[in-house]
This record gives sequence, structure tokens and C-alpha cells, in this order.
Amino acid sequence: MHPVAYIIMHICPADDIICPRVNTSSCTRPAMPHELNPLEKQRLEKLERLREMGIEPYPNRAERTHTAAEAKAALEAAEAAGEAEAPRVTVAGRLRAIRPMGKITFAHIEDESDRLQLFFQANTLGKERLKLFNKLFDLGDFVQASGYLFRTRTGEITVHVEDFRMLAKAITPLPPAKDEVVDGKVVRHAVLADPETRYRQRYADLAVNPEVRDIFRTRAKIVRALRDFLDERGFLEVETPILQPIYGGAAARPFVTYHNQLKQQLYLRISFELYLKRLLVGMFEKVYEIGRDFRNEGISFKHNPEFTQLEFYWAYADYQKVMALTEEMLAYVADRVLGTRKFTWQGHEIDLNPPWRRVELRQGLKEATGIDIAEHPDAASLAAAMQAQGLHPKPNASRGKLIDQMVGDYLEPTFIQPTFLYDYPRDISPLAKAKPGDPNTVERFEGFIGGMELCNAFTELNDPLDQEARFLEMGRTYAADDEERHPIDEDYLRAMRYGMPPNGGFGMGIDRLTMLFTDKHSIREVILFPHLRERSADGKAATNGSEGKASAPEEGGEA
RNA sequence: GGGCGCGUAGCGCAACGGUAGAGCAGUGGCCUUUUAAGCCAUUGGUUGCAGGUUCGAAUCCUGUCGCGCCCA
Repeated sequence: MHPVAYIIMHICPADDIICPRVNTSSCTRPAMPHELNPLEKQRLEKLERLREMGIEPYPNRAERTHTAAEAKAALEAAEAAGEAEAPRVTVAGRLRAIRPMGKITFAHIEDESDRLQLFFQANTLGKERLKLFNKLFDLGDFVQASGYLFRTRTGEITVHVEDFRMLAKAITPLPPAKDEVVDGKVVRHAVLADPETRYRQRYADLAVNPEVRDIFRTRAKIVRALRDFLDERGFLEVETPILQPIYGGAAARPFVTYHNQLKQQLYLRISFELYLKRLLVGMFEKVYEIGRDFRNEGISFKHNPEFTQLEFYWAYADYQKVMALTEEMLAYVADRVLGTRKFTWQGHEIDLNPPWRRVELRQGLKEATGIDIAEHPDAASLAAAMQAQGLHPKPNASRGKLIDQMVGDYLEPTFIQPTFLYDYPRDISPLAKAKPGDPNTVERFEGFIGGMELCNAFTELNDPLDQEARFLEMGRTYAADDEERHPIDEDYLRAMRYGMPPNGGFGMGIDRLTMLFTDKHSIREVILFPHLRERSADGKAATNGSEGKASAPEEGGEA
């Protein structure tokens, strides 16, 4: 019996998706073998040898009495209690280091809790068993080992192995990622560092880079803390549709999909806002949702096509109350997650203690640019003023968009410490309520940290007639192909006509908050599987259509 | 979308116009307290892809694919 030298990969004719081990008889295309590299072939041969010896390389059941951390604690406790007998443990994990030394072998396994050293001795196991381990067990394999705990000469807590077995054979070797301690600091060698491979094969990244696992533990803690904070204050967590017949609640282009049976076009939501506010009509007073939004827009270090958002709506509150709650909430989350309200982000010392700095948008822009937007009630006048100041107004932009541009260029980057920028122009805020006595300004704020927009909130518009007028106004303002032109959600207007209590609403990007708390510059570092451009299944050496294009001029020349 | 940069062995890297290298990982051997264990030997590459310049290209040029950074 020759070992299988490759795993069959197959291209399904229906959808062009490469899938392993499909029923090949149902497909018309030839199977595409995924060639294993020499290292993988060697391991496959070892796997076959194990099978020939009657050892199942992927057994159904595993046993474990202690995690690595629990095993270490068990020995320390026994030592502290002065017990004569060493604790016996059965541990399980992935082999991360193997050091054979003749008649003994040292190895380290790693589980989620910690690393633990294993000690294999020919005297204990017999020569054949030791040889089996040395020859057929590789870095990356999952193993189980039983024995008693002791300390080596250097004091490291170690399992003296009396029995061991394979739990799962690894065919593809993980990057080596050896740790060396230099002057008390851990230096990792040959670590998987290529960002593309790390994102495309996040499983390998997580397996060899423990600090990446910590990012996602922190992320989970953040979400847990936000839930607890809102739950404690009587907010109800709800789930609203992701597939929506009409998208709205934000200025963004949607992903479009289709329901076959209903023969209906649907959109992946770009925000939760309009559904959550319908719930206020339905007499819930405090609701929130944590979930995924989808925006069919550019991808950058700050943007992923799907991202996680928290939104809450709070009846009988306004944007001032929401501002205060935001300060309280982020301080709470920092206490829970970081144990402190001060942290470092990209070299900046951030202090989350309330109160945050408050900057009125008009005043802030006046100081930063010398332009008083109140003196320029239309786009043409404002654009002229910007030109006069040496700024470069975007052509054909509305007044609101010009203001937005100035905020992005001159204010946002300066808001390193937590800052609320408040009182926004009405024409870029169609769901916010105008300030009394100032119809061109709405009660809206955005929160910034580290020069980055983190959250957005307003006193919500609850006047159905005003809302309808705003929708119509938006329809007139934007050209038919403008990405921010939205269809009018008649059902939302109907809901509002039933009566919506006055309320304050809030939205915040969880990904960006996680970036702040984990000191990451890129959103891809805090999303487990960030979206990348499609490549071949093995993630490498995709040739795509480049050959055809490159040869085209030659063919043209011959013709 | 624009500018700049990167792509070499499983991984992290070197070679920057003249025969593609070393380390770790792997393979064979020695080794009973190691921890990037050590020592001896050794395998592994169509330098992302396609063209071009040149006696000669990983290296220079063009295009293309992918990624990163900056800008929009």
C-alpha cells in the first residue's frame, strides 16, 4: 500500500467553488489534485506507518484530567502542602517543541491555558515506545500524555510520561515559531509574520501567535461588558432583520441579494436604526442590538465590508443624556476589560475618565479654519469661503458634505483624547431632530478617540411629517446614482405616524473600540477573518487571467 | 481610484547584472535533565505570474496578480 500523495480537491461545475473530497461522480470536471509539498508527504507517510502499526492517528476520544495550567498548579499545591506523592495527570495539547537526546526526549505541548513540558524516558517507556514518539510524532500533532509531575534540574514543572498517544496528526507543518528567552524577554524566531498569510490562514496565525488569541479574548470581553452595562440599566437586547427589503439608517451602499421563492430583491442591512426605532413605537423604551452591518464600499485599515456595531435607542432621552451615558459606558468597559481607564494607543496616552472634551462643531471649525459656517448658509458660499482660506472644497458637494470634509481634515485628526463634537448640519443628518430655533442644525454628536470616529448619536427625529419632508429633500438633493440616495421607507414613516416617543439613539463600531483597547492600527487585526481579495484555494501562486492578457498583444501582432 | 513599497525553500531572511545561500523546520546518525539543546552528515527553489532589455536577469524595464503603507 503506497501512501496517498495528494488530497483530491475538486471544482464543482455549478458554482466554481473548489471543495475537498466532494462526490466526484456528480461532477463533470476533472479532479484537481492539491499537490502536497515534500514536508507534507513525509508526514503523510508517517501517518500511514502509524495506521500499519494499528495506531489510529485520529481517534474519536481523548482524555484529559488537567489543563497545562491546572497541572502546574497541582504540583505547586502539592509542594506547598508537603505531600510526598507527586500528582498524576493526563494532559492533552499540541506538540510545540521536541528535543530528543538519545535515551530521553523533552517536548512541550501547548493547550489553550499554557505550555507544559513532557519528559519521555527509555527506562520508563521502553526503547520502542520512545522511538515511536521520536520518529512518528511531529511538531503540530495533538497528543495526550499521562504520568506524574516533577521538576527538572532547572525547576521547570514537567510530566514524567508513562503513557502517551496520538490525538490528531498534523500533515501541514505549522511555522516553527520557536521562543528564546533573552535577558528575561521572550524572543520568537521565524514567527509567521506575513500579514496576507496571517489573515488568509488565521487558524495558523492563532495557532502560533498566542498574542493574537489575546486580541479576540479582549474583543469578547468588550462585548460582554457592553451587554452587562446596558442590561444593568434596563435595556432590552433584540435582534432585527439583516435581510431587509429597503435599506436605510446610514449613508452607505448596500450589498444586494435575492430571495428566490419570493422573487424579491433584498439588501443586507447597512444599519439597525430604522428597525430599532420601530420598537419604540411598539412601547419598548430601551432597546439595543449588537450585530453585523454590511457596507459595499472600499476596504481599508479602518473599513471591512462587514463590521460589528452596537446601537441603542432610549425613550425620553436626548443627545445630552446619551452623551453622558456614553462616557459612563466606555469608562465601565475600560474598567472591566483593561482594569484601568488609561491606556496607550499608537503611542498616545488615552484617558477615558469622564467628562470628555466637548467641542461645538461650528466653534471648532471656526478655530481650526477661520470659517464660520453660520455665515455661509449654502454650499456655494461655503465653497467660496473655503477657497479663500486655501482649502480645497470637493466639487458639487452639498453644504453638509463640505462641512463633513472640513471636520475630517481639520478636526477629526486632532481629537486624540476622547472628544464629543456636537451640533451637526441638518442636511447630512436626515434622521436627527433640529435644534430648537436653529433649523439648519441638528442635535447630533460624534465621539472621537485617537483621531478616529468611534460613535455617532442624536436626538432622534420623531415627527413623521418632518421625517417625510427630510426623505423627500434627500431625494432631491442627491442625483439618481449618488450612493447616499436612499429609497423612502414608507413603512418606517407609517410606524412613526402611530407615534414615536422622543428618544436618543446611539451607534458605535465595536471593531474600532477593540482596535483602541488592543493598540492595533488596522481593523484587520481585530476581525478574525477579514475580507481579502479572492485567491486560489491554497492562498498562493494564483495565476488568474494574467497569461491571457499578457499574450494578447502578441496575438494581435501576428494577426 | 492615485502614489510609494514588498513578493526568493514550510517559516523568518540574505544575495541587488555573473554558478540562488545560511538559520530554523525536515531527513540519517551520536547523545539520560534539555528548553531556538548540542555535534556530524544531508534533502529541499521554474526567485508571484507573463513579456522585454542583455552574452548573461531574483536583480534592470513593461504589464499583471496579491499584500502593506500613505493619500482620495
